[in-house]
Amino acid sequence: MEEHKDRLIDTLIRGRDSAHKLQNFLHLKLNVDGSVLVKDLLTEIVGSFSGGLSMLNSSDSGDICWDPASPHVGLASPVDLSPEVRAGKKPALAVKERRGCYKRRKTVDSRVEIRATIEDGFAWRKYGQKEILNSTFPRCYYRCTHKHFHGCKAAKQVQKLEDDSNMYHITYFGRHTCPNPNTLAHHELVLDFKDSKKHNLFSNNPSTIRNIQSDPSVKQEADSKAQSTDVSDIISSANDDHSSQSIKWDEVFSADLGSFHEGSSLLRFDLEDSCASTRSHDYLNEFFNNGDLLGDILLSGEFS
DNA sequence: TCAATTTGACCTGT
DNA sequence: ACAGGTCAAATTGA
Repeated sequence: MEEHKDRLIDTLIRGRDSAHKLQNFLHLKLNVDGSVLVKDLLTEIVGSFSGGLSMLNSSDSGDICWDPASPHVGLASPVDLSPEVRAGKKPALAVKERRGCYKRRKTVDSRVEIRATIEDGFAWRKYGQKEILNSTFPRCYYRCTHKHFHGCKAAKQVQKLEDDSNMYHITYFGRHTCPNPNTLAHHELVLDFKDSKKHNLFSNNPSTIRNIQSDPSVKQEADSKAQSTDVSDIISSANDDHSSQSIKWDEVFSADLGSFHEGSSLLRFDLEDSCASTRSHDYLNEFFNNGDLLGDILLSGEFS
């Protein structure tokens, strides 16, 4: 049953992420032709997956309940507010009513790790700290920063170990249903071009790229062959121009890559932001899914 | 100004 | 009744 649920969650995550990618891919075109309906539809699809995942995660306790962190849930409606509350006072009972009830998470679907650092690549928001009986160090409570945006139910508890090892006992609950920041934060792309031909696949990609570097040996080779419109020129001008160290994908990919190298060459892109990284990833995915070009470019980096 | 953290109160499970 | 998990107002910091 638990395995069944895991597979269902994985399937939902894949579906949602695919919808996200489609949404990102269509973003530019939507702006161009104003296909708002498609955009709304995609937003709804992504929302449906996220909502489903949230319900699945919250159903660990046996019932699908409301999200206690939701800004409006659990609050008395304006009509229900007492005069004291409306006046800004805080009567003792109002607090009780406002907080309502919440379910404690169960230890099922939890995993324990002993680590030297509490950093794990995800963005956590601390929501509580508690002194624990017979423990020197307090226990800290964290939930995913993207809880509200993505309905991510992941949470963790961190407590420093009693011994002098400076290690932390970390208990994780639930799983992240938000996009993995490890992927988003990976701002560097390394492209290995092999027998690349001139193409304009990325001509619509709006991502900007900074600090582009090429493999030194290849750059030298490229310099000797460089033509006025090839990639090395674009890279050089981007790196030389300190006032605007960014170029566009289309500038790179519409250049004559063939003159840049023969055999193999490397391009390293330090992307300006995680958003650009995500979009680049999406476009490169499309690139690799194109059978004609498959194998032309070897991509390295943390992309799934 | 806004987001993150702190911290005391509230709430639940045992 | 108590320990510990969660909430949310107050505080802090960028």
